[in-house]
Amino acid sequence: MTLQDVADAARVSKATASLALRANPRISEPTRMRVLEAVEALGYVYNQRAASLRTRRSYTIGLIIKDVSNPFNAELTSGAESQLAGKGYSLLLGATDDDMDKQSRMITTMLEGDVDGLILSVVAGTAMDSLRKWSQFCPMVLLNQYYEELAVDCVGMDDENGTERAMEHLIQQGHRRIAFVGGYNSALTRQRRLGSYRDILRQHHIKFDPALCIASPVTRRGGYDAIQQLLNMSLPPSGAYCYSDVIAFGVMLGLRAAGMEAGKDFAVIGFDDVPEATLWHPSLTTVSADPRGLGENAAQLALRRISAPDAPIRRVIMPSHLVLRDSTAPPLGERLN
Amino acid sequence: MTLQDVADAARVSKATASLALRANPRISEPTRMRVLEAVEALGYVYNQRAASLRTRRSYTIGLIIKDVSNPFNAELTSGAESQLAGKGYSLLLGATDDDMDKQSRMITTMLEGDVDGLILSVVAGTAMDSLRKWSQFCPMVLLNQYYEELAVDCVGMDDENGTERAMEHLIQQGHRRIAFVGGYNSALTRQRRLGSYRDILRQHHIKFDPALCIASPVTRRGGYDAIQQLLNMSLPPSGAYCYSDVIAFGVMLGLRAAGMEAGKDFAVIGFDDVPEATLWHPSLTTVSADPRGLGENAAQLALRRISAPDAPIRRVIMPSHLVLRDSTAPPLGERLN
DNA sequence: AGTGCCAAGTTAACCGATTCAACGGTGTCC
DNA sequence: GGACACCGTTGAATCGGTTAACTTGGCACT
Repeated sequence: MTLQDVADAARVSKATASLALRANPRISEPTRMRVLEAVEALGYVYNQRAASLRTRRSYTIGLIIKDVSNPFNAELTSGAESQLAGKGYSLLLGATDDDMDKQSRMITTMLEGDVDGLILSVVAGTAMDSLRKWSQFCPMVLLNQYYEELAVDCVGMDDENGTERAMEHLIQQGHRRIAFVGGYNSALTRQRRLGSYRDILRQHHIKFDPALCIASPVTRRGGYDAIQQLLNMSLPPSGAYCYSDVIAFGVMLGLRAAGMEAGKDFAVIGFDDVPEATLWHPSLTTVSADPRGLGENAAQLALRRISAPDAPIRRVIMPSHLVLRDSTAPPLGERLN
Repeated sequence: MTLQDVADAARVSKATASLALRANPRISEPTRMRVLEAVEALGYVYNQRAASLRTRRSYTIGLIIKDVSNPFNAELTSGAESQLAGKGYSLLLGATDDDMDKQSRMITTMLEGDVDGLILSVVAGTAMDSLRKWSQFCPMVLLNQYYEELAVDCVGMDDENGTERAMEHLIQQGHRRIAFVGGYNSALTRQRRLGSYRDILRQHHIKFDPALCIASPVTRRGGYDAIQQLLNMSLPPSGAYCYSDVIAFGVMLGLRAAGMEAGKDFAVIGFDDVPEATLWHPSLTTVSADPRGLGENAAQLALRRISAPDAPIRRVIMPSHLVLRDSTAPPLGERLN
């Protein structure tokens, strides 16, 4: 079934059929109806790929994240998808598992698939040159990553402000030994948060203790294992600022496995504010970063650059703020006073 | 940059360049090298879409699920993706949010995008005619759904056996009032599990109480709300068989919010065995259904049908078994004896 | 020398849409 | 009545690859 068949059935030319389908005003209403009826009768399915050859528009955007199972990414994906679907675009999804080779292969596949744009959560340690190269082939939006030297749009969250709010809260509650849990330091995002973490400690004249910084995979399991390690220290922390909600959930589970309870025996703060955060018991105090909004913004930036390739570079920083819930409390010692 | 440019640079014809890129033995090694060098020098990117016009292969498979944020689906997606990527296919992902219109639009988009196959987790209440129509346009694999009248491959889990194991376990522990929590009954999967649930009750001469069956969205929130409702009954249940792990997590959170603890004051069993299930405290007793394997199988079935359109229909039922962990315990009254 | 064959490459049609220049027909205006 | 604008439609080129069929030169064998 091709457009030619439809045209034949409607007794018009292929060109007319094409214009009719796209409601071009130059085609008269009766003719258009004939074409539409033929489409219906034949069960014709439009071939977007064939069209894209000519129009140079594939109406497909690639989204490359590290891990589908992190609810943060699930939300982000869902946000991007909803924006794109509304504009007639579809999403080609890829997960890299934070593996550089996989990322390379995936991007190549997507470029070959002729995506109109690429939204990319860069795997840590990716060479700037690779990014520059890829960004030449199609509009690219970077997630949570920002390179001064690279002229691409990006959208991220306000790591500094979020970290500041979270740490101030813990310190105000009286915590002095505060762990920084989760993520790998090759991620720029983590470097920024860790940097702010150290800044705040310094401002409050608290000595930075590297033993309190635990790197881990960004999974519940990662947080679970990290807190075990922390609790086994001779001088364990009384609270933890976690790299992400997923980590925080793991920490809370780990605490419980050790017979402790977040918000009672230990303070836990996350980052992201995924929907699940309100549901936990205790509910999770966390830095709200609106993952959905992040996805929406990324999609919009991509669409904007597709329609206006020469628009000025935009770097969107989503505001972040602390959402106080029940997983934080003053340290035990403090409360005994 | 097109293949023509590459051919010009390598001083061969377009055809030769095409063949060389695909390592056709009719092209001599020196010539092939010239072409490869030209590709490198020009930064040529292969255009899969253009090729697919002729080859009638897009090397793209559509996966349509209801909800990205359910870890079951995340695992399933990841399983499918890994199978496909290995064979040079990429995944076009869509989420329907269990909305029929969205499902329709999404499938249309995918068919227009000329996917080679479709893996579909059908939205409840979808008309058989629609499915039949869609399945005419490209190979289709149904997830957890099975229609006698429809000649399509499908892959599901053994709902009956899983339910049986779970219920037998609860009954053996002494539970008599066992809730069935979560999901909407329009889903075939739920109907099957609910059917088995009733069968087992009957076999054990336990009266079926419809008030103990709570329908809900398949989210943590769904389980959370449902258990509240159950605990407020005049004669509340002592245990719950949950439609999925996500529901079970919600139930456990709801229990805790009510000052109760799964595995102590209440028995909870889930279905799926997502990675998170081992991590919870108490860890979740659940019917293991290998979501990754489900995704892998679905992808394999799709690929198989693409390469052998006339192969006999296959309906794969993944075995399920009960994984005993800590969220189940005899009812309180029982233990007092 | 003539024949057959092979290896290596080229030509041109083709996939299914879009798009632009051109076309015939009709109505308008001077 | 002829020039002109306008309208709806169409033929043909085009997008970037693939592939069947054909060409060409070289070598071997008789």
